[in-house]
Amino acid sequence: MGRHTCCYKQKLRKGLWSPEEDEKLSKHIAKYGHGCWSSVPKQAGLQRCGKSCRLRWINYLRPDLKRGSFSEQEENLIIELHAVLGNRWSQIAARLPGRTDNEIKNFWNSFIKKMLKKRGIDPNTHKPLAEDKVGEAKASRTSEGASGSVDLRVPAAALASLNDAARGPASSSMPVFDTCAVERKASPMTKAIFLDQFITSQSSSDPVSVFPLAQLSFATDCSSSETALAELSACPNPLWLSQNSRLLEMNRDFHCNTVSTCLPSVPTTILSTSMDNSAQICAGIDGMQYSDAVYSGNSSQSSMNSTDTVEMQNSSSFFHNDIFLWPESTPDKDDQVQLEKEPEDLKWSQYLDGSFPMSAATQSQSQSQPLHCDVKTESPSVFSDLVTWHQIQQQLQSSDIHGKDFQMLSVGFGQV
DNA sequence: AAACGTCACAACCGCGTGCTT
DNA sequence: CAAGCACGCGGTTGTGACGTT
Repeated sequence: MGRHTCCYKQKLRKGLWSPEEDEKLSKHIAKYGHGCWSSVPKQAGLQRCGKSCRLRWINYLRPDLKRGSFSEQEENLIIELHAVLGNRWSQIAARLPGRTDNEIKNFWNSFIKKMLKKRGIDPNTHKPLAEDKVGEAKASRTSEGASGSVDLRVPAAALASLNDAARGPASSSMPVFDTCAVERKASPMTKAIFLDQFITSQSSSDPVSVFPLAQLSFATDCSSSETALAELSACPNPLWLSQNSRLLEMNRDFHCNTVSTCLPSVPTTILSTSMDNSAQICAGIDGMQYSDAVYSGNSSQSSMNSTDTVEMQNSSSFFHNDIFLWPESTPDKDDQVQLEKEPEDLKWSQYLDGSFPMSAATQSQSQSQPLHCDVKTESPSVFSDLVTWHQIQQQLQSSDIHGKDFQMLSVGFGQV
């Protein structure tokens, strides 16, 4: 299933496009639009498959394409976005007007090769080219962080780009992403990561400020984690995430050798805060700081089952797995129905572009405004009464974060 | 000048997913 | 509900330009 029919067809031209073919395709699309790509080659008089026509148009003929090499700004942005998004080239390309995913992908591949070679790493084997190079690389890494950790901070430019995309012009004063410092307490042998404090704010009326909701700190082993574990034990619903993203039940699955992230039960007032605040979940991996999801909500009502557990996701997952979608806060039957109707795997781009679909109720409430409008402080928000722990739990458990969405966290654990 | 290697870029391929029937 | 179709995405390959030996 899914195989493009044209893939089976013979006698179609392949390889480089001639200027004549380009002209035919350009004229046809300029006149009629592409419509159904499979019908384009026939209508345009081309001996190509629709897929090939689409690629040619998107990657080369589109009039809004930028030509030429990447600017330094673009290069930096790509690098930084790649740190956030991984190999999601289309998502990265969406942040670079006039650039295609293919172009960026090619650039990255060549860039990565250069970088690896520059650092004495064989781009094919990913092993050091020579021992002396290894020493250099180690020294380089050590110099990057006080404790030899890998710098996983989400660069400011990437954050700015994501912020811009998420907030839009209408609410430019509302920070959507931010970093939070993570106190490093652990050796590289960190086995448990836990939340050691929550800082909540219900009173801030400053829409600009982002207050940290949680701060992760680390323990090197069980014995040194006593304080943390004591805190965890005080939490009714400690939540653990194994390195492979498997949901762990604290009392059953936790082992000191499991690199886990703990998210103690969160007071519902944290999960649903007033729209004048933006709540931020900060999570740090191995002493690094990186940005995590930010969401906003209203604290007027919420509930949480004491037995609920939730996977703590990496920032992208937590951000783009529907947290913004829940229109109601009370997990009653109606909400169940509502939740079931909601799309579950919305794409990054939809969030970043503020174009993700909302429920009918939400849409009516927000008058179909995009995300950046929704987070405006002066308007009734889509996030009002939006989030409950129960809903988070349902959504997250129903979401598949075992794949690419887990990439950032995996990176955080250091080339898992 | 020819052979070879490297690089950048264009294009292809296979797969996943959503929509339609 | 299953099958087929179309599209989009990411990985891979092909190709031409350029540099080096």
